Amino acid sequence: MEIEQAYPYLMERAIRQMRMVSQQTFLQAGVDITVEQWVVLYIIHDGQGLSQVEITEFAFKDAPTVTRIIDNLVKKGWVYRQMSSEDRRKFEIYTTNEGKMMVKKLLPMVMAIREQGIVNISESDLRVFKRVLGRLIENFEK
Amino acid sequence: MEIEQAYPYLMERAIRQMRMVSQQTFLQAGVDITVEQWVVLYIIHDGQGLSQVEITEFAFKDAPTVTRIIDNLVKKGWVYRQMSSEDRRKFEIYTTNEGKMMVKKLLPMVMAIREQGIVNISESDLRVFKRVLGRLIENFEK
DNA sequence: TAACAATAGTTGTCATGCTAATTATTGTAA
DNA sequence: TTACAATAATTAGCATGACAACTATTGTTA
Repeated sequence: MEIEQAYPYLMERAIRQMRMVSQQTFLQAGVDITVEQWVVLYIIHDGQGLSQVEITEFAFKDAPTVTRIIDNLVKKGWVYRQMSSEDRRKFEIYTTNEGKMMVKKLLPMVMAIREQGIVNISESDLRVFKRVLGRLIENFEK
Repeated sequence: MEIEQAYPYLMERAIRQMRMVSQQTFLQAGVDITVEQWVVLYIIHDGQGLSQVEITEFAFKDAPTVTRIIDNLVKKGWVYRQMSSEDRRKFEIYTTNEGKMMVKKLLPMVMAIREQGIVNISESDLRVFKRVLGRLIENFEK
């Protein structure tokens, strides 16, 4: 089928498979976390005190999605909201100690998966790959 | 933020933006269809008489998702299920005339979006891009 | 042939993604 | 200062994606 050669199809498929591998890895490590929760947890961990809007921008997700993911991270005890003192519409989001431990535990796995993906791909091909991705993003920006 | 340079992040972002552009295009054309519905409709149109399992494989989606997308396509009158005569567990899925018209209307738009994405990307870079995607898919297969 | 395994499709549950609408707060301009 | 616009976050509704459980049918094997 012709669609299987189209680049959007290949991208969807690669992403989906990577997501499945990640999810399986988290499961086998006995950690109950989704890939999306991981992404947001990592951003919060890296940013400490970001507002939800800022997290929204980094994660490239929309506000309602980020609200709910943070709700779930709070339920799991990995993250907490603190009312901003300057702007009462805002929260500052931080990781708890458990959240930090979770990042420390999962980050090596995530890095390993990322490496697994690019096995047998040359440095120069990877550079081209990233450049094309950047161009695609630009081309769809307007 | 370091995560923004990682290839999985760039891939997610490129896909998401492309999806948004597609959705906007469909909306402006006055067609009420999601990108996922488009993918499945196109596969059905191209395959005529495929079973849902086969569609599942082509679309790289899972069975419940395909069931529900087909439900929606049936509701919109673009597709119908016909019980298979050899195997009563199966349906054969076909496009209606309206479905065919819809494909004829949308396909040029989809192709144009695909072209828009790769503007200013050389032939050779695009070849490398696809090769890397194929390798990624392989690397995450096991 | 009878019991069991495998397959095709559906349904339910939960999480995510998108859109629109809502609340609370802050910024701005007459 | 008051009225209005903009911003931050939430809520609700719908579609999709992943997973588990289920029904109906077909295949296989003792």
